[in-house]
Amino acid sequence: MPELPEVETVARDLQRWIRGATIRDATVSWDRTIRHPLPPERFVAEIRGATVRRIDRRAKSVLVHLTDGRVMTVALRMTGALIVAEPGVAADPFARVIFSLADGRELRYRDVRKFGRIGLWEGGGLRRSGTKAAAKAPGRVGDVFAAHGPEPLSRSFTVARFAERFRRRTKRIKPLLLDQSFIAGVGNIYADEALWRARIHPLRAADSLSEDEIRRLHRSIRTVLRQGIADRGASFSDYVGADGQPGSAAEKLKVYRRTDQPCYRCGRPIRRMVLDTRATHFCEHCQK
DNA sequence: ACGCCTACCTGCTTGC
DNA sequence: TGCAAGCAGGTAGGCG
Repeated sequence: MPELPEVETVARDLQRWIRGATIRDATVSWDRTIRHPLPPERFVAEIRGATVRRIDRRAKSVLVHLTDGRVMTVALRMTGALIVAEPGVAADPFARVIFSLADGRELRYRDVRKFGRIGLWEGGGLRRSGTKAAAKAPGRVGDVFAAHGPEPLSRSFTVARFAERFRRRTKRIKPLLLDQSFIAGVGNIYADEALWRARIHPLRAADSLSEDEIRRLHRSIRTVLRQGIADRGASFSDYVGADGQPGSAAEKLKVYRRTDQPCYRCGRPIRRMVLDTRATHFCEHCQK
C-alpha cells in the first residue's frame, strides 16, 4: 500500500484541489469499504451535503476534515487511491466509492483489492495519545489513532524520544519498524530503505542497537520518507496521486525490489529474504 | 501483553 | 497458448 510518503502526496493534492468543495452525493459499490460500525447507507446519508474544510494525513490515513467538525478517514491499505476526476472522465471499474462534488467533479475512491476502509467520526482527540481501548471502539477520530506511535516527520519526534521506545524491545528491528504502534507511517518499502541507509541488519534485536545506530536509524527514516514525498511517492502497480499519475520515488530506491542487483555502497548483490511473511531486501555485507 | 500467523481480495508475473 | 502457483505498498483478529 501507500506508505507515509504516498499518503502525504495524496493528502496534499486533495488539500489543493478539493478544499472547500461540497459533497453532493456518494455512491458505494463495495459495502465493506465503509468501516464498521457505520452501515453504508448511513454513511451516504451522513456525508451528503458535507463541505470539506481541510485535508491532511495521520499515519497512513488521509483525513478529510468537514466544516461541521466531523472527520472522514480513508485508509488506503494495499491498493487504495483517491483520485479527483474532472467531469466527463471515463468511469473506473475499480471505483468502490464515488463522491459527486457540487462543482461537477468526482472524488473517486479506487481500490482493486478492496482492503481499504473509509470511516466517518466525530472530531477531536487527535492531539492526545489515548488508550488502546479507545482504538478498539473509536468514537472520535482521535480514538482511531489512539494506539499509533509517533509521526516520524513531526517536530517532536526527536532522537531521544525514538531511543526511549527501544527499551526492552526484543523484537527484530525490521518487523518493529512495520509495527504502527511503534512508529506510524513506515511500511515495507521505507523500512528496508531506512535500514540500508543506517547500515543496520533487519534481523537485529531492537534492544541491541547502540546509541549511534539508533541515531542513524532516526535520521535515515526521516530522510527516506522526506525523499519519498519529494518524489510524489513510489509506484509499482497501483499507487497514484490524486492527479491519477504515478510518483517517481521507486527509481531512487536503494534496496527495495533490487534482489541480486549490486549494492550501491559495496557492489555486492542485494539479498531478499522473507521475514514474518514480508519480503525484506538488504545488503548482508554492509548491514550489520 | 507480546509475538507470530492467517485472512481479507484481485490482478499481474513466472514457470512448467 | 494455457494454467497454476506465487507475488504485491497493510493490518485486524485469533492463537499460544
